[in-house]
Amino acid sequence: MSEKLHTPECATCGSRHKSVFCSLNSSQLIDLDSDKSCDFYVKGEQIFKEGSISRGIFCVNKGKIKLSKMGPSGKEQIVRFATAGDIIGYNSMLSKRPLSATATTLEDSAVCFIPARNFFELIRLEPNFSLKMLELTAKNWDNASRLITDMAQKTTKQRLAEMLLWLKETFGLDEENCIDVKLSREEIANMVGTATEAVIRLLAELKKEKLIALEGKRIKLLDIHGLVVLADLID
Amino acid sequence: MSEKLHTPECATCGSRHKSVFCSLNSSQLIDLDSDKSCDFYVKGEQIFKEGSISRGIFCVNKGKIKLSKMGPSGKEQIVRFATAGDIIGYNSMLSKRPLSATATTLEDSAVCFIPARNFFELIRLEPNFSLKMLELTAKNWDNASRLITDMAQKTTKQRLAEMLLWLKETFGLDEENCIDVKLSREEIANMVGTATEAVIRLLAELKKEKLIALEGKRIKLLDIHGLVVLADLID
DNA sequence: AGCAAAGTATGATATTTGTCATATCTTCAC
DNA sequence: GTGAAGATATGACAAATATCATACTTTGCT
Repeated sequence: MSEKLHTPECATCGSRHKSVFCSLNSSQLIDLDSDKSCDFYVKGEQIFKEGSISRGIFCVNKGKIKLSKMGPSGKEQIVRFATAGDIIGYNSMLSKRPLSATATTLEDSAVCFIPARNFFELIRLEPNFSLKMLELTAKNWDNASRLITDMAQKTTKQRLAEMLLWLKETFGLDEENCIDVKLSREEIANMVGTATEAVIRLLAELKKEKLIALEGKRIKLLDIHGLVVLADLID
Repeated sequence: MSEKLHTPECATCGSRHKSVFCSLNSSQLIDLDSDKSCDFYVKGEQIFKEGSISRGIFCVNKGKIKLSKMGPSGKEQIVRFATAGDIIGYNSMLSKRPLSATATTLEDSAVCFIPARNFFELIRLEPNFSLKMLELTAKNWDNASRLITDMAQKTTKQRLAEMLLWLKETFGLDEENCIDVKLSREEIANMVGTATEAVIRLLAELKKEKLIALEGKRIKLLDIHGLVVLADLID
C-alpha cells in the first residue's frame, strides 16, 4: 500500500521547471508546499479511481503512471500517461465532474498531493498560472481530437506504430534505443484499441519489417522514420 | 461570401446567459463589444481553416457549425458542433498551436469575432472568466477522451446510435421528434468514423428495429431509450 | 529448483466492415 | 419541365479484425 514520504519541497523539485508550476515565485511555492503531502506507491497500485470525486491535484515526483477508463464492456482503455513533473486529477476539478479516469502506477512512484483549495487559490490570484493551466487543458483537448481522428480512420497497424512513437515521446529511449517503459501486450492493446492477439501479430510484423526489435517487453526502435511514415504522420 | 452585419451587442444577446460570458458585468460586456465585429455566412461557408493561425475567438450568434479535421488520407472527421452561444477558435490560441480544425456552417449563420487581445484581457483580469474557460476546456477534454474509448471499443452500429443521441443533445428535437439538423449520410459517416454505405445500411437497420424513422435527411427518434441501450451508454 | 500462474505466441475460423459496381432517387439550374 | 449532378440505396465481394483454441515461455513464489 501507499505510505507517507518525507514531502519534497516544490522549490527544489527537479521537475518543477518543466511543469505547470514553472512560473511561480518563491512565496507562491511556499504556499503550494504548505498543505502538500507526498505518498509512495508500489508498481500496479491505484492512485485514484474513475467515478470518485477529486479533492485536489496530484503531481508526479517520480515514476510512471497510466490513466485509463473502463469501456462499456469492461475493457480498459488507456487514454494518457504521466511522468515526473506531470499533474493528474486536475481535469475533474476544473470540469466539475467526477474523475473520468483511473490512475495506476506502472512502476514504483512518488506522487505529491495538493488540496483543491491551494490549487484554486493559485488560479484565482495568479493569471499566469491560469494561462498555463488553460494551455495545458487546451493541448490535452487538441491531442485528444487528433487521436479521435486517428482511431476513426487508421488501420490497427498504423495506430500501433503511432502509439509506439507516442510512448517514445512520453517516456523516451534508453541507451539502446528501447522505449523506456515496460507495458504488457495487453496494455498496448488497450492503448491501440484492439485485441491482445492483434498487437502480438502486428508487433511481429513490424519486427519482420525491421522497424522494431523485440526482447520480451523491451521494444527497440530500429527505424523511427519508417514508423512515422507507416503511421501516416507525414507522407 | 460572408458579409458584415450590424454587430449585435453582447449585453442584449439572447444566448449570453448560456455562454462562457454569462458571469461578466456590464462594463466588461462593453469592453467585449468595443472591438467586436459580426459576419454573416451562408450555408456551407468556411469560417476558419485547420492549420491557420487564430487571431481571436468566434462566438456563434445564430446558426449551426461543424468543426472537422482532415484525416491522413484526406477524409473528413467531424469532431464537434457549435450552435448559438458557443465559442469556437479559442482552443488554438490557448494551446499556442495553429487551428486544429476547420469550421464550416451547416446552415446560414451569424458569427461574432472578438480579437485575441480582448479575450486575453478578460482572462487576465477576471478570474471567474478564467475558471469558466478552464471548465469549458476541461469538459471538452473529458468528452473527447470518452469518445476515444467509444471509438476504440464500440461497434459501428453502437457508435452510430451514440452519435444520433449526441446530435439530439446538441441540436435538440423539433415538434415531430426529428433531430433538428440536416446532415448528409456522408457527414454522419464522418462523425461515426466509417464509410457512407455503412451508415446507410445501419440507419436502415435502426429503422427496421423501430428505433428511428427516416424521411430524407430528417431523422425521427422513435425510441430514445432503445438507442441508449444499444449505444451501451447504460446497460 | 520447481511449480503455478500469468503472459506471449500462433493457427483456424467467424464476423465485421470497407470497397466497388450499379441502380434509384433528389435537387437544382436553365 | 427536363436533364445533369449529386445523394441515397443495395448487392457482391474482399480485406481486416475479433474470437476461440491451444501451445509455449516467462515470471514470481515457496
